[in-house]
Amino acid sequence: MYKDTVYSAFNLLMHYPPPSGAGQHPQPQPPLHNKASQPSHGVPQLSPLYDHFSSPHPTPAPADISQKQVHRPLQTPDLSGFYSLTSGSMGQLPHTVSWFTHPPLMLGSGVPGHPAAIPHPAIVPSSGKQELQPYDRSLKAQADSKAEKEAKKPTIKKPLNAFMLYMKEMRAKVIAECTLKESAAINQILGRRWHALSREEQAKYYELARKERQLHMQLYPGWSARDNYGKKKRRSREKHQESNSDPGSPKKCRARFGLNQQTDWCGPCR
DNA sequence: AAGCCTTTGAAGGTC
DNA sequence: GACCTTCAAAGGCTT
Repeated sequence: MYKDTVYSAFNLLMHYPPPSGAGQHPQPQPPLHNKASQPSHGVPQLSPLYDHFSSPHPTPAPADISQKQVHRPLQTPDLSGFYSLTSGSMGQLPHTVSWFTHPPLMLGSGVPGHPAAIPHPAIVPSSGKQELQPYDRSLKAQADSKAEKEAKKPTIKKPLNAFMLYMKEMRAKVIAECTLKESAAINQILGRRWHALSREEQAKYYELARKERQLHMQLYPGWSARDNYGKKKRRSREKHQESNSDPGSPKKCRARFGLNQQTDWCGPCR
């Protein structure tokens, strides 16, 4: 799927090279060791390798990069191939590689609704049912249209982290080797393989992820991961909230009850 | 049809 | 600073 859309971030970065150190956006700091994200299967987690990646020679960038975005919207009309691979091999790090294609920037949010458009709550027929007058219907249609536009707004996704980039590349291989299709099982295998990688091998993906984040920051300066919070409705969360014991995330749940969901692996899938 | 499962890492929030 | 939560991908499975 991801092979159909090959988006060259090389070209993109040629147009929008990363800013020099004192740019608008600070360089991402090496992430703290997060106990919460320790693997449940007891494999010691390698510390992130950003220390090795602090480039002493950052590529200079135009100061007006955000304005360039405004005047030169990205040329990626199709969002279906949001992420793409530039080549099948990760053996050699390309100078710049983009794993995600960038949806058109959302500029100008349209005409905002006027507060006066909200009918006074007191003006309600005694029946409790509000009969819409022609004027009200027009307002309702306007509101619907606005909501529709909101829904159609392309979501700016989070940039992929190192492991996600690794998964994207290796998934097909694991599927072929193990004749599995279920993503949950495949991801377990990929998680094991990820930990089996050497630091150097992982470093390639950490570096790619770092570039992805950098590019993402340049393309969407005001974007926050928080923007996408709540867009996925979760049943489990509601379940957990209903429960008094509040076991929390599935990870915590398993840890708490000592569950081991590792299945029996075939040889190549270890 | 929508959400879950499963993984790691990043980021935002709370205390 | 420690800890928690959410979301990135993916596709079969469940509700």
